Amino acid sequence: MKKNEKSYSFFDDVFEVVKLIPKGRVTSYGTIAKYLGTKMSARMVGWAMNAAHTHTKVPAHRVLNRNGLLTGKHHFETPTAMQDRLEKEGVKVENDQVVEFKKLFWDPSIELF
DNA sequence: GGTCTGACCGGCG
DNA sequence: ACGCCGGCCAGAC
Repeated sequence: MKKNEKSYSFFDDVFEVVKLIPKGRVTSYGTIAKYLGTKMSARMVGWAMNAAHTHTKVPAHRVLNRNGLLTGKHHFETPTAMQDRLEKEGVKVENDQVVEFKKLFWDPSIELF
C-alpha cells in the first residue's frame, strides 16, 4: 500500500473527507472532488461512495449533488434510508431535496482549512 | 484486453 | 431559461 505514492487512491481521501463531515451537515460530490484536486472527476466521488458505504462506515447520506438533491438515495439499503438519516440528524429534507442546503453546506477547504 | 457505464459538474446552443 | 454534450477515473462484463 505504501509502496508508491501513486498507489494512493483518492477513494481513500473521499472516505476520510466524508467521515469528517459533521453531523447535521451536507456537502456535494463536486466540492469533495475539488478539495481533492480532481474537480472534474466528481463522478468518481460518487462511485467511491458506492464502494464506501458497502465496505466502510461512511455517511454517504451527507453527500449530495450540487443541487442538494438526494441523488444516491436509491443506492442505499432502502430508498428512504438517506432521507431518514438526514432528518434524524436534524437536516430537513423535502421532495428528496435538502432544505437550506446552502446553509448546511460543509466546505472541507473552509472547515478543515 | 477493449468497451461501457456510473450516486457528477460545467460549458455551450 | 432549458437541454444537450463532453470530460475525468475506475470498476465490471
